[in-house]
Amino acid sequence: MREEKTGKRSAEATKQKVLAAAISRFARASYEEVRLRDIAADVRLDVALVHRAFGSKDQLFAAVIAATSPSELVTADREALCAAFARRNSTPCQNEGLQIFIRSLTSPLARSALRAHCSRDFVEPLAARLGGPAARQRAALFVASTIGVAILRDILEIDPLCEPAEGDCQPLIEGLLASCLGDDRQGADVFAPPRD
Amino acid sequence: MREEKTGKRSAEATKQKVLAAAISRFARASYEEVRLRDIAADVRLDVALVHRAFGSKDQLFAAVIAATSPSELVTADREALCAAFARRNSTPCQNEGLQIFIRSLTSPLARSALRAHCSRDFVEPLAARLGGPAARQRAALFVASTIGVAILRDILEIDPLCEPAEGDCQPLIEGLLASCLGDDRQGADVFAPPRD
DNA sequence: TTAATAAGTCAACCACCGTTGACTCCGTCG
DNA sequence: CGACGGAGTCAACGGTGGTTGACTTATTAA
Repeated sequence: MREEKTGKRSAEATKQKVLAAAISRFARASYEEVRLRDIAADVRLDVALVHRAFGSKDQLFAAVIAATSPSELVTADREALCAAFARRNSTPCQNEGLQIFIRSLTSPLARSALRAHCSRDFVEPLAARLGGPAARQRAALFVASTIGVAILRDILEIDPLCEPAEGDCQPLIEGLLASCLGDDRQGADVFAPPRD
Repeated sequence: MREEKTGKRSAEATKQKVLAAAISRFARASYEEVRLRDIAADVRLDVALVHRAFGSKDQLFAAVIAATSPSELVTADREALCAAFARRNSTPCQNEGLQIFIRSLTSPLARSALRAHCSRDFVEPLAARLGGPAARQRAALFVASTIGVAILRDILEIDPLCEPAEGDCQPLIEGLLASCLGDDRQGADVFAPPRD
């Protein structure tokens, strides 16, 4: 076994560089927009090398998805969760995963990977943490709201969610997300199980 | 002037047929997925004719956007608004516009048209109807939630929002949307102005 | 009836981009 | 030192799909 040796001409190192470049690209453009040639150029390599490292564009994208799984979702507590999602451009890795997610939503090639990703890595773990009745529904609504807000704010850049001037909308967003989770501390316990 | 005469070989009639076919296609697939050749085949015409009728794919898409403007948004009352958005596959025209919207979110060619559409036809009219403080923010959040739910349910088809079995999630969705609008009848008046 | 205009058709062009295969060069092993 | 294997390079292939132009056909005006 002669692995991690050379330093130069290491397949593994190249693969990592390509992956990093791919993550950056996919976070800023859609699946179709991202060209393998651009990714290769980012790391001063040839397209064919990208291909040999990951097999195909699909498989590279799958690797990107796998590498940007939102670990915060299953570890952070509820307030941190809301705050992280609501804050714009916060927690780069987390947001990068979200950006990749929404930017490739409509790509047929990426859709199946995203469906599995969304369900397995977003909704289900969150539902498990939430517990209570309709946990999966509430988790799904949380994710849905998160994605919706991110789309209007980061993709379409709709004014009311971008301008910090006209009243800070952070509290509104946090309240919205909290209402999905059933957090009564926000006074928006719409979905929380009725407690006596 | 010899307009609207022939019945056969009418440019206007052809344009309408093409537009209808395009709307149907764009509602079911993304901008890139939709091929002009398919649209032409739907109405038994040649691709070149589609091109001559609308100039380019971009312009055809713009016409589609313009033709599917959600008139309900500015006419219906609040409950109808929530119900319409929450109901799956309801109000075909309305939902068709929403489908077109989300299916082409990530297309660079469609993005500017969609940004204007979202702001001018969705958020601003709704904000005008809502009134009160942070009306535009609340309107934007309503639209964001709507889009998020539609994406998870209609595009990704995430289980918890699709299965009718595991507890009907209609009330949850309606509650979520109502909370954006600041409807205190839902007991979720998070965003409503504090009243004394 | 015939000429002219516009609708409709056919076929090709062109750019783009993922993909592939042959080739070169570096580093290690025998 | 020489040979082998894998990293890196180059150029081309092939399909797709928007776009274009020349041609054909039908409708209407003269």
